[in-house]
Amino acid sequence: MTQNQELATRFEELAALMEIVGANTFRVSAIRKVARILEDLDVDITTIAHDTKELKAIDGIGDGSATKIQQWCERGSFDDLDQLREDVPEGLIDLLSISGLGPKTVGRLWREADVTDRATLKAAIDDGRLANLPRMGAKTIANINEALEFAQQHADRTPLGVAMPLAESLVEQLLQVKGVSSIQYAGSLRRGCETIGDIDLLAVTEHPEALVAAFTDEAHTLKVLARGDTKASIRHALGVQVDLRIVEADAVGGALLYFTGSKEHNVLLRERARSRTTRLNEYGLFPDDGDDTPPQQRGIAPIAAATEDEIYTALELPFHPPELREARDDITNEPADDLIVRADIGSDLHTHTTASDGVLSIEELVDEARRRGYHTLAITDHSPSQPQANGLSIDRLLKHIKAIAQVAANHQDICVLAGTEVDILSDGRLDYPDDVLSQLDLVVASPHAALRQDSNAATERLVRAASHPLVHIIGHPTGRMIGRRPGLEPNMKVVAEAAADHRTALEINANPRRLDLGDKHVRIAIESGAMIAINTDAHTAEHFDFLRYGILTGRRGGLTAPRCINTWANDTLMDWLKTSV
DNA sequence: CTTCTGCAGAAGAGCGTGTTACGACACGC
Repeated sequence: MTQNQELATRFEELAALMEIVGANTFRVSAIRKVARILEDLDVDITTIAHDTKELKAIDGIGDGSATKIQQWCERGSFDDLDQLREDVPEGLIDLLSISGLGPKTVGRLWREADVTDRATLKAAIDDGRLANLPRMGAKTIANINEALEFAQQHADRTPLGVAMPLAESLVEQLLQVKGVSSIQYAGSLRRGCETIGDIDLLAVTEHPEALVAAFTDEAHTLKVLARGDTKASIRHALGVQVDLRIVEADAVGGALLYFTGSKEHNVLLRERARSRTTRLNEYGLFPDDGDDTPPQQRGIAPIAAATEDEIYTALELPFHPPELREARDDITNEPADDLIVRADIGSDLHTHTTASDGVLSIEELVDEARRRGYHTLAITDHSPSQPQANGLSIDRLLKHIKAIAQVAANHQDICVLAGTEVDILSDGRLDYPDDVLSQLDLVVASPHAALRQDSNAATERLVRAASHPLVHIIGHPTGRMIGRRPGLEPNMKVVAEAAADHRTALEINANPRRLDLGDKHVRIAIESGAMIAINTDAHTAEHFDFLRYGILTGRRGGLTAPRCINTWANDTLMDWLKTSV
């Protein structure tokens, strides 16, 4: 973990502990805000911590947080955190992640029933201690018990690659229900986050009862959590919670905006609304007449509600695509208007055949690429250091180049490039000699082993590879696997600057288990002037469809079409391949 | 805890749903 992330985690921990002991909610959210700032900060916090003025110049960091940051940099912890860690059992923080348990309840369970972690919670349920507490009825206890069991069996977040196909199939099924005129997913899924907490579906229908019934009866429903007139929630067999909200057609924009989030973006929008004597809620933007009763309940007509665009316009803000609603920039900043879209992509430059560990032949890969309308496809099998992936020896590679050339000769409508995914060894050297690499049209260089080396070594390793004159693309630069391993933690700014200097592209590997570069790295890479590639690393035909995840990640990082080499026409691409330095 | 307006003190997003006890509270987004 980088220093900034490490410290951000400490601030998150502090916020959770403060909540449990019942601190003022605004103090808690101020601490959470600092955690977010630290995560997004593009300079190493330890390098500026000594300068109190510079720290406090960051919006959201004041006296209190500056002191905490400085203490942490000096001794790896800070007073307020130490004190709360002493007072509060650490297992309680974990309980907050269990659905239905919030800070108030967890605090009570601890003070009134000696609950300190999952095990003691389970014991307190089983021996009936919980039932003795006020406001702990049979239903509440049963819900906690089920949520606890569910949490033991499932990860608390679902990978994008699982959630999106599931959401799409639910949308398709529910569209068949009589009376449904529209249904779409919102939430972190629509924003293209790499993992999803739960799936939010937003529907317009003439028969809400029928839709709620169809939704809660869905064959893969494990449990119905809520079932109202306008809202229902289920736990799906795949381990995800799915929420359905039914809204009026003329308020879809307000609802979509609200349920898409992020929460922080919503707060900014609502603050903006308030500063203009209006109020924004999930029913739209309303005039603020000082009456506390929600305006839609008093028959007040909204200023804007039907579309998101209308609401942004009424707030005199630029439209923000869902992927850019993370509150990372000033909300009045105009997002790029040429943010990359799927239709921009004309090539896939990282794919595998049966020669290494893919399941398709060269010809079959070409068919898949043609079907998607690509003008260029690069075949990039593994190098010898990946014996488990059947990496190609030099001899096999040379023969493979000829085989690729033969297939290429049979296709006039697509340019098929002979390439490699050559291993970046732990010291930054490559797994093939230069005289072999120089015979290839395209070289993707990727780290596969030694993914736990320290940050400095990782930076040097990637800089060396990015600076190699024969390397065109650094494939999945960190080697991370989401939810499984963190991968390399290089100083991405330094790597990206080297890549920019040598006109080497950094890949967004679109495999949803990787998404590597991740959105934050994409942003750093772009700010450093590096070019980006979006490749699927396809090993099967279905993998070509991973492209969408790569696009979402690119958009979250602010990637515009011209910056992405896969949007270039074939001749531009070929010029670049030949003149890389 | 931080920011902002005015230098000390206020303000900080807003709502539906479920549970429990019939108005209040906690939760989650």
